[in-house]
Amino acid sequence: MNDIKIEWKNKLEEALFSIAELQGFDVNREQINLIVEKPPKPEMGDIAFPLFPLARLFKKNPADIAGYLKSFFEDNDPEAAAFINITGPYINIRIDLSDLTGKVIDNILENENIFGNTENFRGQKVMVEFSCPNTNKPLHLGHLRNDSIGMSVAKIMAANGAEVRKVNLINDRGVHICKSMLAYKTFGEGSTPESTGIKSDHFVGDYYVKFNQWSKEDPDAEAEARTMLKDWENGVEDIEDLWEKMNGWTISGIKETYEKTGIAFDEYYFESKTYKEGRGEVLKGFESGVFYKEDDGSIWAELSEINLDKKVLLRSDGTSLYLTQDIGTAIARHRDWAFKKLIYVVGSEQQYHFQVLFHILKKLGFDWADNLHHLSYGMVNLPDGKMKSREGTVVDADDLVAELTEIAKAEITAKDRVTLVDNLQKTSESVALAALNYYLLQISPAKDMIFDPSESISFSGNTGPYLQYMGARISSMLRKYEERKDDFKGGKFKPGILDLEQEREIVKMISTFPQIVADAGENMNPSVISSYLYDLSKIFSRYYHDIPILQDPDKDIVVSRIQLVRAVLQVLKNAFYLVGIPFLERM
RNA sequence: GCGUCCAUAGCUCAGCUGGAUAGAGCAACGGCCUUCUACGCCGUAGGUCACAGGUUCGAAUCCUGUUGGACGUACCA
Repeated sequence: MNDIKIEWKNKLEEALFSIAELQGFDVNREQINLIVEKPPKPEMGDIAFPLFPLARLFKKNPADIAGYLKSFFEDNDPEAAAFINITGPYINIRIDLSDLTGKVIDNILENENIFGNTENFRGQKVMVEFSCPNTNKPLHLGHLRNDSIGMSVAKIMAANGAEVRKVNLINDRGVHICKSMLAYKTFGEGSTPESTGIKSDHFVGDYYVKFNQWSKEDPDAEAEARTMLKDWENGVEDIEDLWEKMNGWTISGIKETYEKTGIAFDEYYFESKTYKEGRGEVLKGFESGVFYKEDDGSIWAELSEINLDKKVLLRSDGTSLYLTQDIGTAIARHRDWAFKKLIYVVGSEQQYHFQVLFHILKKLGFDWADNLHHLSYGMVNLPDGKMKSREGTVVDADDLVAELTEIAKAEITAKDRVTLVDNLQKTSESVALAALNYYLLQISPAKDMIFDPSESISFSGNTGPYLQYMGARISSMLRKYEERKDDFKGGKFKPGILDLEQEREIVKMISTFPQIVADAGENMNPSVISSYLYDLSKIFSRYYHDIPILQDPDKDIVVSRIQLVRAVLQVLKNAFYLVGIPFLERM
């Protein structure tokens, strides 16, 4: 498709140049550069070239130029002229798709699940950091958005040829961790997740909420938490033990949630092990004069050159900060695995942090600092305001998935498809995941989103389950085709007969999938894939509805359409994978 | 104050590297199941693309300003 566009672009430009010469205009070949567009309606053609920019060059109105061009082709290349349609100032080309149709379908069916992959980031090491939960509470909807984006971006980069490493930095130290520990110590009375039957991360999270209730009534609570932090850092043994235990509970609970939502990492880092990193680098930077020291001994970075305030890197007592750690971990990671690009999937509230981090790494002389990228995404809000885990007004990840699963179950049961799907629980979970991931990835990462628990995630219309449903209907059709295979014996795949307007649209659409993958990769934006999926399903749904494929008396037509349908299914599957929609044969 | 991001239909969102009448879904209303899965398909209605300038043959899209909102901003993570 792309080749054909360029071919036509050149052909038209050459013709325009000849016309200019004939008419005695002083025009260079280089000045003639057409813009390639897509006509707004398929029946107008497949490729459009607006002629407005040439108006000045030719001192003619664009519609007249179009007229010249048409007659030029009629005189010199009547074969080509047959493809040209003039609509006012536009030249529209309706291409012969029969050649493309065969090639595209063969290409898709041969390459199967690697169709769409590109070489754009071939061999490049790309590290993606995402999720990064605290170990004082379970995951909530905000994490789910982070996880969806991170997972999808990692897959998209890999599909573009990159060697990807997904990393998770567990935030397992700090006062907030002490808060749930302290509340447990005070109110827990030795209960455990096992003894109470509560999922282990929720068990810990409940004490975090409890702490915040407690600290509202008792102002000493906060001070006690700080004391605990100090004791912990000084290695007081029973605190260490308590931390080991509770931290383990949270992490195993969170890992269960990852498992359920299809999230996985190549490597876990733990802040409790990395928090000292960076100190040495900062001191080195101070010695070489990149940073400076205040009278109280704290070390600072001057940032006025990028129009920001100065920033502290080591406290006056010599301890490190969040930023210091991040400097250290970035350097350590590059040393261990020399990435070409490091993508941090982190909320937009940390925009400033990353701006500073990247700048400081550059100042320290690391040339790879130019390839660090903060993939910032907006907050998830509820209709009545923000989610606050301290107050317990969050949409819990496990609860949400469970609720969606129940809705899916009810739906399948109501539609009388329980026997069809053979595993009700598993199928329902897949539908829930599709709904969730598609919902989260449809929205451009940069935007804040409002989540209305009662109506945000629906299963009909522009949703994940709609896409899955399309896949299931296609699968069903293909099963029927196999069952009745003898009826179609002797039918031949003839791409040329797939010339319905709808078929032309579908072929064009599936042929562009690699460009979509490339686009999503360049912009690190999964929503490119989700919109594509919806567009493709929408076109195909209509085709499916209008054309009863297996009913056609002509065997060649049936066989050819089935090939097209197979190709569409393959593209759907490949795109599903990139945005975390499980493919279902039956639903 | 400064910095970053955002503003499109009643609601939730696409479209933004400039091009032909601004698109979906939900909600509302009306059609379509003896035919490959109706979680579907078709149609009706719904818009000052926040506002004002500018650039351009052409602006939702680029630039400037204004308004409104979110987030951040010197020893939390």
